[in-house]
Amino acid sequence: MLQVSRKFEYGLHAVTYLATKGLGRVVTVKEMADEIGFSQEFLSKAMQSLKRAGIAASVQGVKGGYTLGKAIDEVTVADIALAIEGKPHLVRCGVKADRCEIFSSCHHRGYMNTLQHKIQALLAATTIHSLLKEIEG
Amino acid sequence: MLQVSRKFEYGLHAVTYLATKGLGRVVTVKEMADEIGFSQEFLSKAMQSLKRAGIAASVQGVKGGYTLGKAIDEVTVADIALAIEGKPHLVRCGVKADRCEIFSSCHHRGYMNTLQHKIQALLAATTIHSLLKEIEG
DNA sequence: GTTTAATAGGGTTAAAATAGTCCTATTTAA
DNA sequence: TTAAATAGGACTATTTTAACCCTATTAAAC
Ligand code: SF4
Ligand code: SF4
Repeated sequence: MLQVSRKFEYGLHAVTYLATKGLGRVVTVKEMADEIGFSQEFLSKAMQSLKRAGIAASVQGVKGGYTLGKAIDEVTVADIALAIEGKPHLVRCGVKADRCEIFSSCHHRGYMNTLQHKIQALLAATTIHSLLKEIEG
Repeated sequence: MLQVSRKFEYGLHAVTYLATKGLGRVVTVKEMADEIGFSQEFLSKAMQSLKRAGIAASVQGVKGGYTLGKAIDEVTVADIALAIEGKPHLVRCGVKADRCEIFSSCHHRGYMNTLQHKIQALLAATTIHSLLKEIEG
């Protein structure tokens, strides 16, 4: 259906939330979940993914939480998608060739792959910085 | 995961198959399924969707089957996606607002919608005609 | 007219992906 | 030492996608 996952949207909202709070401010998952309106448990998973990708940084222990891990003009929507959903696979053969029964005779692969790259380029064209400008401006 | 459905790929392959056979030639689902390598039953559903959208035309009864319903430069990949998967919804609120618990406070909707339109434009930029040229050429 | 090969389509089941929950360990400020 | 947070494994539920089954309808061929 070509729809983004909820987890991705959780992550994107979380990052823009962190961004409005500034680089220094440490924010707990609880605060974000309350403010944005998400399930705390699930958002927590998204944050862990973002942390692994270096997009968010974490502080453990009491008074801990999350901060941005990079400058907002160095993180694109594509980076967030990659962190949360893993490498994009517009077609199932992208995951593994044997996921498609007609792999060896398929003539669409080339087109599908360039299509995927174009979609990725669209996501990569928006940084968190420009997204915030678009939202606020 | 931003992946196209199998049904969509079935449909796209079927249309390009019909296109190589020319506008006049009537082709059965059985032939297409055998030639392309798909499940006959499932491809049949895809063809029914394509027919409803006017992309394919059907002939019933013995010696029946499917033909292209439009010229190959008048059908785009986006048309096929629309016929088979219905209206695109990059975000769940596109289906229905109450599918998203933070709909009223979400600031990403505008961006997500323009993103969806850009993706659609990518799909709409390729006609079956140009797809065939890309494949063969 | 009867048979036969095809589309049309409803309804059900199976499989896979996504979403959400639960529980425990670890970290660190107070 | 306690408490508040992240880290993450494991499990369950829900939703979506894929596949299958069965009957009706259509129309050519005989
Ligand atoms: S049909 Fe072609 S492009 Fe699609 S999954 Fe199979 S091999 Fe890949
Ligand atoms: S988070 Fe925003 S864009 Fe995404 S589904 Fe909810 S309302 Fe729509």
